[in-house]
Amino acid sequence: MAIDIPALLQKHSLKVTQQRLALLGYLVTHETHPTAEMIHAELPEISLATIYNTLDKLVEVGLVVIIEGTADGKRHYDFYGEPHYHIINTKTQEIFDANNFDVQPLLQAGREATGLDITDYHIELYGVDPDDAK
Amino acid sequence: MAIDIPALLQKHSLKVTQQRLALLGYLVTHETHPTAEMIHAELPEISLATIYNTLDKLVEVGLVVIIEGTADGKRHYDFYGEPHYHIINTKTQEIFDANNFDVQPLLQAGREATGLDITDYHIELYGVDPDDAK
DNA sequence: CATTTAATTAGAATTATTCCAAACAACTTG
DNA sequence: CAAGTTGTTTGGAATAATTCTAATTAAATG
Repeated sequence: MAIDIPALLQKHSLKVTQQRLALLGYLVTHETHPTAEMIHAELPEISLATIYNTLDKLVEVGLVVIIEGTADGKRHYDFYGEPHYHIINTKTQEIFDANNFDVQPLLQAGREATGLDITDYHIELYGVDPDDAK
Repeated sequence: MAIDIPALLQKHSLKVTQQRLALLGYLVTHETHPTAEMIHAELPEISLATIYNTLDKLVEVGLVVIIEGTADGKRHYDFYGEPHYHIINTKTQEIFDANNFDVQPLLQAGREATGLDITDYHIELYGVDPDDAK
């Protein structure tokens, strides 16, 4: 069953526009973790300003997450259908998604350390292929 | 026992310069998580170019970590004397350090998910004061 | 279908960060 | 410890990712 993009937008009180359908649809169907510029290259009919505006909105409602800390210094974006974290190959710059970890203990630790209600988290792991000649 | 800054630099094969002593000394002794600009305001005798150069070097050798994902969109820097993670109050933008969490299971999960040797990690939790009127 | 409200757009503006090439300072070696 | 080598510092210019602006257009509502 494919993801219902219009429903996703409506669920978050976002108007269903051609641009949002195209952009969110693109993120949903691609495993890449593109920058705004990369999305614009794939969807040139959407202006770059709208790419940024739309990404901001999608991040705001939690449908998309920003990945920072990549070697290129740019923001990368990722559809956030299910909670997950990121693993970056620092040699190839590939970004992988993973969800094989229960974050609850971490969130609990954060709460205990600060007394804050933890509302969100970003986890990036950095690694290299062990087979790469050193 | 105070931290021996020259030894820290030497341990990582970095020349011990006045600028590095001042900058690393500043980070070691302050709980703030400043941007390059903020450091420059505190240490105006060091040029901004050198602030950036030095921070880059310190990050490279692992003495300092970059905190990304703050609301101001700028990079914040933190002395990385002991492994820790960050918790950001999204209302006040305060950044807290915490180390009350064993990251080994997470690193192991990352390895299992990708086959990569995990060499580093960044964890940021985001939260709000539960007492804040909603 | 008329109205309201919000989204889109091109292009200008901003600004954090990087780059540059010259001057200088730290370490090394004899 | 003098001279040399190497790496560091610097002011300022350059870059480029992102944000802003004000005018146009499209989506939702009833």
